[in-house]
Amino acid sequence: MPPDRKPYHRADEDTRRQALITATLALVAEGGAQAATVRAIAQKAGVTAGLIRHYFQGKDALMAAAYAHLMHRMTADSAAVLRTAPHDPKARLAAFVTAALCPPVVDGEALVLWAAFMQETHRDPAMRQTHAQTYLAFRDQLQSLIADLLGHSAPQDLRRLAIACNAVIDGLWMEGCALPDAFAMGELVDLGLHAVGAILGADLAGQSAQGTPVSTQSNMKVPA
Amino acid sequence: MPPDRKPYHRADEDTRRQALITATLALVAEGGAQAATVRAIAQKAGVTAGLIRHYFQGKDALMAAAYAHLMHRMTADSAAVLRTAPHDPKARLAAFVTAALCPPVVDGEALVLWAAFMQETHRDPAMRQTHAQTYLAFRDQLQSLIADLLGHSAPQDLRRLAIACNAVIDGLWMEGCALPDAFAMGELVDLGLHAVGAILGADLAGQSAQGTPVSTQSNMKVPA
DNA sequence: CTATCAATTATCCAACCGCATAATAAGGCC
DNA sequence: GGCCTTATTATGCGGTTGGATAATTGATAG
Repeated sequence: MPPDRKPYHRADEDTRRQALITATLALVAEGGAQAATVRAIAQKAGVTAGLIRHYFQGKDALMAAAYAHLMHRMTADSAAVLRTAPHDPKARLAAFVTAALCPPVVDGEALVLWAAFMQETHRDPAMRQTHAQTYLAFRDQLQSLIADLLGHSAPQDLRRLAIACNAVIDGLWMEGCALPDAFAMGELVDLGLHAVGAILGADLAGQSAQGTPVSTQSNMKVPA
Repeated sequence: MPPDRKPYHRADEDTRRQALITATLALVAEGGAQAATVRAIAQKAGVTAGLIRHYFQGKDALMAAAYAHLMHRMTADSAAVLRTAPHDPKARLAAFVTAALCPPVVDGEALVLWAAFMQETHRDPAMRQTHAQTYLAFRDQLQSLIADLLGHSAPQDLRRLAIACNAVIDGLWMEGCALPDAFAMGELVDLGLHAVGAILGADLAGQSAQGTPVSTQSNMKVPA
C-alpha cells in the first residue's frame, strides 16, 4: 500500500539551505524564536521536517546559520551604502546615518528579529562571537567616517565619539522600529543628524536630502 | 497506602503571587521566555505546578503579570531617583542620566529580560499597552527635566530633544548591558553626560560625581 | 534503458508542554 | 481538640516538540 507521497523536485544544496534559512528568519520575525519549530520551518520552506536534519546538524545549527546569514547581509548592505555615497566626509556620514534610520532598516520586523536572536546569543558562545564581530565592524565603520570628518583626533576621543554616535543611532532605530506611528516621515533622520552633529560639533542637517539612496539594510544591534 | 506527600505551609495570596512572579522573571532572565515553563516556574518558587492555575488564569496571565510587575518596578525606581536628587535642574538631569547608566540598571540580565518580553509584547495587545504607558511615562519624565533646564522652549522642540536624549540613553544602556567588559567604570556615564549635554547645549559633565545615589532601577526600553 | 545513489519523504519515539481534576493536609474557628 | 474550608499536592491527559530511522523517489551516469 503505497500511500501517495507528495511529489517533489530536487534542488541543489545552496538553494535548499537558503530556503530553509529564509523560512527560519521569516518565522522568527513574525512569531519569535518559539514560533520557529522544525515543522513550521519546513512547511514554510515547502519541504518536510526531516529534511532539516539532512542539511543541518539540528535545529540549533539551523538557527545559528540563520543568524550568521542575517548579520552578514546587514554588514554587506551597510558597506554598500558607503560605496554609493559621495566623497565629502560630511555627506558620507550623513548618508550613513540616514540609511540607518530609514526603511528598510527601520522596520517593525527588524526589532523582533534582533530581540529574538539576542537571547540565543546570550546562551550560545558561537553566536555571541558572530555578533561581537559584526557589531564591532559596524562601529569601526562609523568611527572611520568620524575620523575622516574630524581630521584624525586622538584615538581615544574617536572611540568615545563613535560609541556615543552609535548609541544615538541604535536608540533612534529602536524607537522607530517599536513605535512606527509615533514619528513623521523623515523625523527620525532629522533627529539623528542633529544629534550626531551636536555630539561631533558639526552641522550635518544640510546634507540630508541628497545623495542617499536609502534603500539597503544595515544597523548593528548589540547583545553579549 | 498513603504515599508520602511533600509537606507544605500555607501562605497568603500576595506572597504566593509574588513568589511566582519573581520565579518567572528569574527564569526568563536566565533562559528566555521558553525556559519559563509552568513546571520550572513552580519548582523555582518552591511549589508544584498545579498551583499556578490556582492563582492565575493560565501561564499567559502569569507572564503578563510578571511583565507588568517589572515595568512598574522600573518606573517606581526611576521616580525614586528624582526624589532624592538635588534641586538644581542641571544636577537633577545629570543624576537621572547617571542612574540610567549605572548598575543595577545596566545589567546583563536586564537586556535579556527586556528582549524576551518584547516578543511577547509584539503578540499580546494587553502587554503592548502596558509597555506603551510605561515607555511614554519615562520619556515624559526626561522631557520634564529638560524643560526645567532649558527654561521652557517650544513644546515641539522639547519633544524632539527628549526623543534624542532618550535615544542616547537607550543606546548606551544597550551597549553597556551587552558588552559589560567593553567599558571602564564610569565611562558609560561620562559618555552619556557629554552626549546629552552636547544635544542640549549645556555642560552636564561637572555634575557627575555628586548627589547621585546610583542604586535604584530604571530605564524604559521600547517595543511596539 | 537500467543500475546506482543521494535527496526527500513518511513514520515513529521519548520527552515535555499546559491544563484539568481528584485526593490530601494545613490552619482558622468555635 | 474536632471540624470545615481551601490552599496545595499528586496524577493523568491530549497535543506538540525535536530527533532518529526506514522507505521511496528522482536525477544521473554508464
